[in-house]
Amino acid sequence: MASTTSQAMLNQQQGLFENEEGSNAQMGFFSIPPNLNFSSLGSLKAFGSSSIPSSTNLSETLLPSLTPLKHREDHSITTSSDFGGSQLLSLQRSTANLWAWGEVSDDHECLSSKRSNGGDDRHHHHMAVSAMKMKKMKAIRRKVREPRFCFKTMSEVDVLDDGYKWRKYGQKVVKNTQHPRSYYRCTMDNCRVKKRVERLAEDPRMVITTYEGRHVHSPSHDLDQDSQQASSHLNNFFW
DNA sequence: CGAATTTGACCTGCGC
DNA sequence: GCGCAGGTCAAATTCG
Repeated sequence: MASTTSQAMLNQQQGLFENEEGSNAQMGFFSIPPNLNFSSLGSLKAFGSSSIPSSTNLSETLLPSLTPLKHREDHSITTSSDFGGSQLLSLQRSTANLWAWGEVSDDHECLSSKRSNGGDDRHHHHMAVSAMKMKKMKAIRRKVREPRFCFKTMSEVDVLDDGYKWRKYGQKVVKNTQHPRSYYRCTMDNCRVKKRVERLAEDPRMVITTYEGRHVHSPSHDLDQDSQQASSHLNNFFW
């Protein structure tokens, strides 16, 4: 059962994202082809809700910013063969390594095994969106959420270098998962962006990264120029 | 020695 | 109202 769910997740190429007005706003809808790359993702914001051409090429300038931290040190990247997969490659040279989707409901995580779900109905997520939204609309919103965006990557390391500096402030074991979820905050003053990092229960090779909020500054300056440029592309994609 | 991480306690929201 | 689970805090510990 777990494997079917996992497969459903891996095959999923559609998602919803929250637009810039935050949780009160309507959700845009997009579809992401399997060989999507970040250069096209960068234009997602401009497109709004539209499909992304499937014949896109790898962005060499952006990907270094997503290289796992420990891999950046010696530039030696483990390929997907370590995982026995042929489609999903390392981050530095990845092709179909990223999916992106947004929060689809005000109070539910894009990929959390919240409450009694146990993760079993995750692949029914989008079908449940309408019902969930209707349910939530009945409730009074208690607080305004920061815009959020999450994506998953196949990576051996949990923390991907996105160009910003993060400080870990918590870790929690989530129910029905064997891997803890880590909580990070941007170290920059006045920047309240947070991110969560967890591994997919059905496929521990997949790292789920959820960003919440917007950076009020540029990526960290200790990056080389290419990485900075790449990070700004990534930033454009998110916000 | 300062910064970053760890980790148990505490807080909050939600379902029953 | 209670219990559960996720999220955050902050003191202790580790690291560079």
